[in-house]
Amino acid sequence: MGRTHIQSEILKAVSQPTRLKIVDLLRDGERCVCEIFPAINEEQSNTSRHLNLMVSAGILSRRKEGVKIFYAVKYPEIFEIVDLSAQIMTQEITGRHTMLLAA
Amino acid sequence: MGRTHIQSEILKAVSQPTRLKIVDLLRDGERCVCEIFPAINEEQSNTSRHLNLMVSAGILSRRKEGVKIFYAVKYPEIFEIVDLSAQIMTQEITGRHTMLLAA
DNA sequence: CGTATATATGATCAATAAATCATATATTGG
DNA sequence: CCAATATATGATTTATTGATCATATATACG
Repeated sequence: MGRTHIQSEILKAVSQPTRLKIVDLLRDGERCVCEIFPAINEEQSNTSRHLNLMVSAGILSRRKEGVKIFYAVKYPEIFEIVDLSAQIMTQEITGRHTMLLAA
Repeated sequence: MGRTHIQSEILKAVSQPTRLKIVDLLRDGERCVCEIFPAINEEQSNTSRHLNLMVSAGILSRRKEGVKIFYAVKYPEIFEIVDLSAQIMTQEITGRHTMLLAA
């Protein structure tokens, strides 16, 4: 495994619809699974797996408090990545780039 | 398909080892397939598919010049995303975050 | 201690993605 | 027009991913 594989793992961990929703939800701080899965309308089981995947990729932290487990985004850079992808999406949709090419 | 699906498609398009290598190669401008696939040590066929995938996702442009086809990264934000993931990787490897937690 | 609540995980299935080989298509130069 | 070069694509195989159901584990509370 090289440098690109680790980078790939980090990026893949954010690049999935359900996980993007989770990350968005975690923008204003940590949340427990019991709050997350109803908020994003996914199964508890499935949500748990996605959370674990992101912890394994190193982008989420987990904190135990009684019976609840709280997850949080470890690096602010994750939010920046999501924001940048949103910017690209907007530019693609408004057709800014294609317009320039057609002009 | 919602907002997250488009964002997911854009991010997934960068989040794969071979494609990360291609994007890195395109940092200093457009390249044709014949330059790309030997540089990243992949099959022509496979490289072509990855390039097409990124064009479909909207992050690469293609320009035809004679028999050659040149590809380029359409949005500088793509490089920023890759750079941010590299920063996260570095922090993870140097254990900056885990150290703080253990302290 | 037994019950309720929160979370994780094994097993399974379906869907998606990646790689490969062979071949098709297109463009240029002789 | 033919050969060479560049790129794309169909068909196939293998690997990875995501979802689901049932169940296990762990903690707290009455």
